[in-house]
Order: sequence, then structure tokens, then C-alpha cells
Amino acid sequence: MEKLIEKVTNILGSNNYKITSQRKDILKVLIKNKERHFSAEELYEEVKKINPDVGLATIYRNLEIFSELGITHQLDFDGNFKKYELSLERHHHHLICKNCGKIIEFNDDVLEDFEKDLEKHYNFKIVDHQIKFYGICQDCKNEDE
Amino acid sequence: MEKLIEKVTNILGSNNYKITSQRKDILKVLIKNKERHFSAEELYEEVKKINPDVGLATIYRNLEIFSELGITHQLDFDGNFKKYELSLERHHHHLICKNCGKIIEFNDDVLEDFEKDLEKHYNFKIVDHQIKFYGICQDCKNEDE
DNA sequence: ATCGATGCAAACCTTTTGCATGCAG
DNA sequence: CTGCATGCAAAAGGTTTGCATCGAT
Repeated sequence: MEKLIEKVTNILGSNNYKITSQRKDILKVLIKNKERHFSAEELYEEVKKINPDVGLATIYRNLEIFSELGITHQLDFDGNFKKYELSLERHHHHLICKNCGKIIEFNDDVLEDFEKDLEKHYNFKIVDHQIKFYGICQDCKNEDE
Repeated sequence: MEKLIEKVTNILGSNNYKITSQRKDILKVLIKNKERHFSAEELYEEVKKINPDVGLATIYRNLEIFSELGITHQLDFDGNFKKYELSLERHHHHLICKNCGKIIEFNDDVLEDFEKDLEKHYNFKIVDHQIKFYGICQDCKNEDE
């Protein structure tokens, strides 16, 4: 945890962003909840528990910066708003249930070869991807029976 | 074109939706522009050329219905708003340039086997997917030189 | 004739922005 | 000290909703 905070604040510093207490608070929440997908509002609620004076605009401004620097990932599940997650190790992808909204995550490397082919074919440098499968999850399938 | 309109209005009818002139106008525009990704607003502008009295709310309400029935696909490129496209034949996927915003489409079947594995592993019935690769396109790479 | 569909305007929700103040470097 | 970062409130942008009217069945 400490290591990670340090790593990330280094990224901020070396890009000439100041290490403010708000930024550290936001990062603490993100790191403590690696697995979670936060909307800006949800993250705001969590950060307020540490620092009640933080403003929602600060959350938005920093999520923007963090995503540019590759610290967070922006996820577009819904179209009406964004979600964010810490992007640490490998990317993972999502199975989204159209019925209950549950999100199952998975990792896979099958896509790597595929990506390389695409890059060659279109002369396109891929730096990120978002893979989403929509369907009906186990629980909802069982309910229908 | 006529065939397609007929096919789609049949889908509407058999789901107890009325075949209104507005719905037909929206479908005409979508079918005439199969390759295009429309925001609700953009589609609204096009439909107004055929029927100047149409309302934006009608566009939204019907895009919702069309997507539920599988007539259109919802695309979340941006997170702040949705785009829509007619979903006819095979799905296609997108390469999105982070610099200029250009969208390149491609088809591929590599993913089909992968999907089958996922379905088994998670007991999850996949009905749709959205695959997006973000990066830098050929033109923008050349500009940097 | 009925009830779903429409147009309009207002409401809503998420995100962005302007401005005065605060604080990291 | 300087200029970036912040908090607040207002504005903006996209989408949804309430209501009276219209029109497909």
C-alpha cells in the first residue's frame, strides 16, 4: 500500500503535478479498493470519509489526470456516466449481466496475438483496450427456470 | 432497403409496438446509413430532414426500444453519451484513435472460440459484446515525425 | 374507442467551468 | 512567492419524464 502510494505520487511528481493531500486521499481510496469500479460520485463519498472538505470537482479533475497518466482506467459500461478503477497490473475484461447488472471480471491473454495482428494490419499503435461481453449470468438463468 | 424496413417493422409488430411514421422515419435513416454511428442528436437532425415535426424525446424513446429488440446496438465510446448503429449482420469492432478520435472498424472471428470458452467457464450466456482498442492511428503517428 | 406513441417543456443527472482562495514547491 | 490546485456554485450537455394530445390498431 505504502509502496503503491509512493509509486503513484512519483508518477504525479515527474509529470509536474503537485502532491496535494486530496490527491493522496483519492489514491488511498482507489488502492484500498483495487477491485472496485467507482463512479465519480461513489469515489467522492469514500474520499469524504477521510477528508470531509473535499469537493466533487476535485474528484473529477483528478480522475481525468490519473487516467491520462495511466494510473486509472476509464470504463464505459453505461454511456450515461463513467466508472474508474486503478490500473495496476494486467488489464482485465468484463462479463456484464443484462438482467441484474452484475459484473464478472476475467483475464486472458488470448487477445495479445490478435492485437499484434491488428497493429500490423492497420498500422495502429494499440495502447489500451476495453472488452465487454453482455449476456445473462448464472443466477439470472436459474431464476428463469 | 424495403426488405429491411419490412423485416424490422415485423419485429416491432410482433412485440406489440405500433408502426408509427416516426419509427419508420428513424429506421429509414439508420438503414440508409448502415455504416454510421449516430448520437441521438445526430440522428434527430437527420430524421428532421424527413419529418421536421419529430421530437428529440421520440428519438431517445425509440433508440431504447430498438436496442432492447436488437435492432440497434448501443456503443459507449465516450462515457458521456451513447452512440447507436443498426445491428444487422455480424458484429464489428473498433479501433479508436486517442489523438484524433478516428474510428476504424474491423471484423473478426478469432473471438468466437474465446466466447464459447467463457460461456462454459462462467455459465454465462453471451448475447452481445463490445470490443474496443484504443491507440494512435497511422495518420497521427506520421504527424509526430 | 382505446391505449400506446408523440411533442413539448421542464426536470434530472453527470460533468465541466469560472472565480476567489489556499497551499505545494 | 508563484502558479497550480481546490471548493463552491453556476452552467453545460445529454437524457428522462409528466402531461395533454394524437393516431395505429
